Amino acid sequence: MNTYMQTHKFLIQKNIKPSVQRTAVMEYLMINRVHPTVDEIYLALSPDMPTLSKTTVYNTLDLLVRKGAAQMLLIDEKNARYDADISKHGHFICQSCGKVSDIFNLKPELFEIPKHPQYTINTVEISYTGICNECKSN
Amino acid sequence: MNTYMQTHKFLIQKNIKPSVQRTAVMEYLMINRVHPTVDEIYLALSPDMPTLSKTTVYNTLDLLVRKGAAQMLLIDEKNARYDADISKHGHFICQSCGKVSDIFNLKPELFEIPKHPQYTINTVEISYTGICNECKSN
DNA sequence: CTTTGTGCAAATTCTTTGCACCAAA
DNA sequence: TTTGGTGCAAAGAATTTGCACAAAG
Repeated sequence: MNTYMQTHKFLIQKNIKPSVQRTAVMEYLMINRVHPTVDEIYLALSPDMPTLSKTTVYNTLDLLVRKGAAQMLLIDEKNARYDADISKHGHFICQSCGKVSDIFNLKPELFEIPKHPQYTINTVEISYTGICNECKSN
Repeated sequence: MNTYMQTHKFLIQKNIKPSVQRTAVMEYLMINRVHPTVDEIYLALSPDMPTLSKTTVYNTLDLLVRKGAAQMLLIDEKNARYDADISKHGHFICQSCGKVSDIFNLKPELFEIPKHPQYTINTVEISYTGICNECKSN
């Protein structure tokens, strides 16, 4: 089975009606695990889907997040970024090149939801900033 | 000594030339620990400083962050927020009312900088989302 | 003087909205 | 045929830029 059909199936499991556009966006996120921006997704897909609109990309990403099929990252000041990996992991952004990378193997305690008398906490986001090796050596 | 003069002194310690505008922005951040947006700071200060421009507020906040006198929070999708408290603590945003609160007393391990072969990490940001009690009961 | 900071207006960028058309059930 | 999805254009909001004037040293 190809990735398009796998993605189609995945969306149904997540209770998302799989249109061609939605499947393409989700498939793109699943294959390109670089935390793309809305624009990057739109620019990557539009050559093969000339009528695709950015509005649909926005709508689809909102839907994917609401249904728990993806997460929005607030690590890049400039743009929202999206990640198909909703497992517990952190992110790193290089303040020089802006690339966003996964940080796996963090202690599970980091993702524990703290008990707080005033707030009911649902999600945890852990973000690191710094410089990547490539930028450092230039 | 009043808070204005204390702030003035603080800016000098941080190697920031203390103009009236810069001192006012920093003082506002130090007194109002509610993680205000640029607009909130501007609207709060402009009655007493009618010529203040939002550009100056932007410039000043950038400078404060670069000099380590404040931090920018990327927890609110809509706007950047600023915090004069640069000690290790987390933040919570209520997805209903949008208010951003401090989360103190988190385990110090959470703020440890992980060693990573590819990245030199400088800062850690820990953000929680959920619902606050007030919104819950409404 | 010379450098640095401020503030206005305009421009840019990201995101949302309104609405007409299309597609699927 | 009804509901929901898509896509265009326009609107809205946040932030940045260019430039002239003001302030400080």
